Amino acid sequence: MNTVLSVTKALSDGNRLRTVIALREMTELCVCQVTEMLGLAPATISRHISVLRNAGLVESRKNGRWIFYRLSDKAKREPLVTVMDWLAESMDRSTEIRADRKYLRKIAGCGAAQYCAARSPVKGI
Amino acid sequence: MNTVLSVTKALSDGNRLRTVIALREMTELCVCQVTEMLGLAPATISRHISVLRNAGLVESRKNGRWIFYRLSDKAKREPLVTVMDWLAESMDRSTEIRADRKYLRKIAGCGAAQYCAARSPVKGI
DNA sequence: ATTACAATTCGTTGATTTGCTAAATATAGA
DNA sequence: TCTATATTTAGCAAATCAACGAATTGTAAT
Repeated sequence: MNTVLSVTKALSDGNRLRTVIALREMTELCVCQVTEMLGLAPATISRHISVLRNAGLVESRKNGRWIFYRLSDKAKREPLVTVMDWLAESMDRSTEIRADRKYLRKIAGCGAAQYCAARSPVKGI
Repeated sequence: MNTVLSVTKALSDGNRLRTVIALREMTELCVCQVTEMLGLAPATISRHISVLRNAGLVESRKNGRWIFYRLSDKAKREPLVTVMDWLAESMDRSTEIRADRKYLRKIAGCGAAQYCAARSPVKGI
């Protein structure tokens, strides 16, 4: 039961829901982008993401100073994908999600790399 | 978003998960049966059930002194049913759920009515 | 080396949640 | 009416959770 519970608990917070939806739509985001989107302290985001990771919902890829997160294979596999679909459909018209979408287009128009690259001159991203 | 959040929050507690699974399998249960199953105070069960009701996951039917709860039409309708299926499948082999199932067969072998009827001589249930 | 930045961990605070008991409400039988 | 039972509500203590700032780690450019 704890496996299921870790997933439902991970999805029982508004900021984590927004993060999951954003990852569904943007494929990949780094912590600083999620931080921007939610407007919370980096430490808070880090904690939220670790909850998602412990539930097996997200995976990470390290590149330079940044860590990029994406929905895990598990999250994209049946039957969990049905839960994600339900989430996405149910929140599609939500005010927060629409705002997030708009904001993300601005800071991650062409994928996560651009935003981070624009902020700091790290090469080879 | 709040609608979705109320559902994920409702499902983010172990005792409420057990209740939902039990309702899925037994069709209908009264508060005292859930109380027996979870081994908690009636007041606690009442609150848990009200969380499920506020999330729109359960509906009630009053009969005599008892209030019978069942999964709501909403919970049994797509796309929410996919979430319920995921829940049920994922927890199918869980120790708690197996124990609950066994216990429920004892106290609700032939539906909720029998158990309550056996405990008290209320007629016409 | 030093500086700058991304991310995490730790410790604290305030809010929420879970559980309880006690009291209130409702219903049915004696 | 009086009593017993089922359920809910209210109020309280303990546990959990979400947020923050400070300190730490890791990486890359200077």
